[in-house]
Amino acid sequence: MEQNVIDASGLLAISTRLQRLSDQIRKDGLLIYKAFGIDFQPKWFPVLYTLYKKSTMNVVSLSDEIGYAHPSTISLLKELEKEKLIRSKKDKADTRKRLVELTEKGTALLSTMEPVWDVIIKATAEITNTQNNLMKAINEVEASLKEKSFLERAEAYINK
Amino acid sequence: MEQNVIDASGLLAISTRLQRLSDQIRKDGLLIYKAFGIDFQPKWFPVLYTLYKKSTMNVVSLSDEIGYAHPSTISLLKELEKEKLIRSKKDKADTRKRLVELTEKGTALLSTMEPVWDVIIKATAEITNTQNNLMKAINEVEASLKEKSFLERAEAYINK
DNA sequence: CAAATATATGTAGTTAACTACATATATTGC
DNA sequence: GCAATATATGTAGTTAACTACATATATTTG
Repeated sequence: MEQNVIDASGLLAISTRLQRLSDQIRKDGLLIYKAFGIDFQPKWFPVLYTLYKKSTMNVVSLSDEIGYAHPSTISLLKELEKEKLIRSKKDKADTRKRLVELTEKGTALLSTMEPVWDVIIKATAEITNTQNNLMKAINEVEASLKEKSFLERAEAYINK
Repeated sequence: MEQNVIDASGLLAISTRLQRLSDQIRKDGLLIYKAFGIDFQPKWFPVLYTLYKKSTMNVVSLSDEIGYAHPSTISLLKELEKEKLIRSKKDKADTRKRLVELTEKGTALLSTMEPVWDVIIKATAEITNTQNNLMKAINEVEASLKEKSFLERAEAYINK
């Protein structure tokens, strides 16, 4: 979206540009893994990474952790199970729960990915450590939204 | 996504948080229009706003302007045509082109929306003018990506 | 000036998220 | 301790973007 749109409709414009930036970064991430000869689907990453760190989780906790609705997680888990990267078992203490974990194949994949993360972190830092640091800016905006929502702020202007 | 995920996988984490922030902002935008008694679908905004500013455009230029693939634009245009908010005619100079414009109803809708933009801009400024200004950060990151891509930067670390 | 290429629009099918609903098990509180 | 409520998982269907392909018209080039 071009400059004049941004000016007059800041809200949507920010949203659109954030989205685009996010897409760009995601695509580049995939390319980096490819450059290392690691072929995997980026959409798997949040689940795999979380299981790598936490060993075992049930579906809802995993969904909360990665920030997806649980049906999305379930469908990712189905794929990952087909790929034999994860497996699941019943929680004996609470039989409603399905505990998910990486298989040996899954752990092995994540081990080959681990060295790439350092490169990614460095390149990310390089790009985002500009005068107005993007990560900090996001943190600050999230904090200011938590303090007082967009709608509340807008309403303050309306009632004037 | 939580802190430990962010630390180790900065790239995806930023992407996810940008996406979430973007969603949040979009949803709030809808609520503000609702507070003004204007009922419309936010996904229509980019097309309507662009046509409001530029009067008449063909499908591909419009798509480029709003940053969507053209089939997405076409499907939005279909909806908007059904709502009688836009109409289209053939370009006489180049009959391949379909020129799209707002109807009177469309122009009227955008006129009622215009006063809201000011409120949105002010509230957006309030939220994003923190120590690390989000808009400026986005601009800077976009500029630094343009100068040297993520992949190139990452490759510099790989070849060491 | 006709053949090859490029551009504009449109259709079909895919994808990856979502919400709403259904069911099973656990927990809470009268 | 059982009825009501809450939680965990799963399924079905929707949505809004996408890519790949098809066709029509314009433009370029040998």
